[in-house]
Amino acid sequence: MRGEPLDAETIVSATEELLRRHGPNKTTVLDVARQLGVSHGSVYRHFASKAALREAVIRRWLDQVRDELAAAHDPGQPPAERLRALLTAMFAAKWTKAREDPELFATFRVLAAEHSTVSSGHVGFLVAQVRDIIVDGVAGGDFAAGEPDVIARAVVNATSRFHDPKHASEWHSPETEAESAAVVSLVLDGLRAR
Amino acid sequence: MRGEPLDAETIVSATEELLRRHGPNKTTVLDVARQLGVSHGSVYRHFASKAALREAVIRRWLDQVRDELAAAHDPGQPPAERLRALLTAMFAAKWTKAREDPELFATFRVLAAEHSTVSSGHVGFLVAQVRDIIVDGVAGGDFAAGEPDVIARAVVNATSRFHDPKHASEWHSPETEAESAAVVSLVLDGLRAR
DNA sequence: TGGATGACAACTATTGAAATCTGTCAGTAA
DNA sequence: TTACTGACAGATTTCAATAGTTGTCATCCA
Repeated sequence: MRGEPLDAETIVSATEELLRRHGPNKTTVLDVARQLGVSHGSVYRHFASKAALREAVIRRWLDQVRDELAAAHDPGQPPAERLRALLTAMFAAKWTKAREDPELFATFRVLAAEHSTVSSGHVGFLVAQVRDIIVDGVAGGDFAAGEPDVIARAVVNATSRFHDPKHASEWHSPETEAESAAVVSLVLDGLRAR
Repeated sequence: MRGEPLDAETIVSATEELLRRHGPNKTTVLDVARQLGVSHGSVYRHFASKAALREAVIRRWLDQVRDELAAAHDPGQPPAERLRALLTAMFAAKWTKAREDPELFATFRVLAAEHSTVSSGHVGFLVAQVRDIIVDGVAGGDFAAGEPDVIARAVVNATSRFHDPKHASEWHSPETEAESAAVVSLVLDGLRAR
């Protein structure tokens, strides 16, 4: 019926567009199909459910955040500075998304509450990044020894207020940046070898 | 009309009872008045609005948490142990309330979102408690020097995941206790003089 | 034959009218 | 005078009927 072949990527893009414009409650599978000029049955050929479609949007969005974090990575720096940079970059990425894409961010929060798999996978990636830096830091004598996995998770938990979407409403406050810096410094002091 | 005089305390107790039994959405001022055998106009003699009444319930409830924390206070211990005890006691108090009084806790979350005054007052009290211990610790050479207010707030922020009602849904997880202990240890290491 | 369609049942959201609630206040009664 | 009442207007909630959505699948067609 149409020239271009309908693929998953096209559907995800159209869905993201609609989510951004109309928000999660006003974006139906029927809307997505209309936007693409196909029947909604065709969308279900590519995604098993509405939830799966939304999940695909969120997943792509989180992958983008992940790539931004990877880009902020500078192996030349000492571990403490690398960790500070990683955490700061993550906060900035989340804060920016929450400010600039509020509709998509709302969708993310809804979905993160429903299917915790996607977001816990994201947290897992983050913990792994932190863990790698801690392992390096311990090996180089910069950080005190300990269980890297436990400590990495403690670092992520201690900074929840600045990256967990549950706290998004607090990120507008002008003190947020200073408070996050204070927590990061406290955490880094806690990691350092004595 | 009735033997006993109607006072604010009696109204708050009746309201708390109904909130606990029926939850925040099903508890009206009319219900409270009915429970007390008075007209709802009498309730408005003591509280300017439904919101003010709810606030009074929450306030009394938070005061109770505050007293529990004060009771857990042992000046004989070293500052690090006092801080650990304070934080642990606060986590336990919140977790218990969330588990045993889910209806009231839901009310608290609703109200904390509406009027942030009450809960930020509570956080302020908590920051002050932490600050006092830090000042003692710095004076005694146990903790590294720094701005006590900034550091105290950082400690409270770093432990948000374990005391902020926004995270209540995560407190059911069996790992919560171990994770909170890891964060507290990390924070205490960050405070210690080197 | 693989991709797309649209009718369909089951479920969820929207709507608007009726019921209930909030907050006020003139009036009652002790 | 003081605590309380109950009628009231305006706001909110409830409920049932209606409309729209989700997900399936027999059918179509290039």
